[in-house]
Amino acid sequence: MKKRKHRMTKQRKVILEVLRNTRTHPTANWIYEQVRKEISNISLGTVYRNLKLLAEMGEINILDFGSSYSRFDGNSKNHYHFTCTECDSVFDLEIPMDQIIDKEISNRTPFIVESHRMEFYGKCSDCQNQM
Amino acid sequence: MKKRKHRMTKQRKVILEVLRNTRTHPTANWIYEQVRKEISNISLGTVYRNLKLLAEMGEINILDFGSSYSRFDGNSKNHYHFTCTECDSVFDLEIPMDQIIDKEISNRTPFIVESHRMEFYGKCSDCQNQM
DNA sequence: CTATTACTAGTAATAATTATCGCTTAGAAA
DNA sequence: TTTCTAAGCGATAATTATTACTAGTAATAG
Repeated sequence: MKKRKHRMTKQRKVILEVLRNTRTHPTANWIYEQVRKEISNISLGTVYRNLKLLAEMGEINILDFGSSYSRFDGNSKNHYHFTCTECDSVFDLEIPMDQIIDKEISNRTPFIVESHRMEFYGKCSDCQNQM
Repeated sequence: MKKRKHRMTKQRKVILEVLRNTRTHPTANWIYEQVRKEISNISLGTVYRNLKLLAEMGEINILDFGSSYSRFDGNSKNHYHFTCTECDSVFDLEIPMDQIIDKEISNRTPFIVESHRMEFYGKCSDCQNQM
């Protein structure tokens, strides 16, 4: 809803360039080190700020678990989860794990897949009603 | 490979009980608060230590992204990832996103699913060769 | 060119998690 | 039961990824 003007600063441009020119999925610190080769006095805070902005702009993706702290699950057998993007609640899903897909990926790639995790995101019942 | 003797202390028992008796997926701090009702002087460090141990013992699951820092991806369109459990490298997978599954989950649950993420885990080529 | 305000570098603050340490205790063996 | 010892404990300090703050800088509209 808020319209925000974005400037294309040298810092932002170089950060995006670094990220576009690698096929790895680097950490903020790695990006910082690379960008320093171009802009030696850039600040790590600037890197974080721009990564966040670029993600909001839809230019890049941040791979984390969303929230900053771990969640613990008393159910030790593998199962899928649904996370509400509104209230951050996590629910178990009753649908069965797809075991076959691991083998399929193993066959189609040079990787040996041992397991997978699937996380669904959306709105839970409570948050749907409050809209 | 290392055989470790595990004792069933009161602290560990209560932590596991708390976690087994909830269907939420609590944070370490929430668990700490609950356990304090039983053992008022328990330390938060004890909670963390036991959660980690219980996970190693296969009693519970930790829901996080594995590593402690975020990874950033210059590719903004959704796709699946493979993470090597040996060297922590993250690779893009070329298999197409399954869009249909979101609707299926929406139909079968009270949730509105807007997106999902699937993460595969195993051994990458390099790490397979080093064994 | 000038005014506005997003942005930056540098640094301090925050917060989740882990490490340390001296004391305690679960559990095996005597 | 008593003894023994390493696993575990509480308290606290340390670590570390990330965010907040601030005074100065610079991108862009007019």
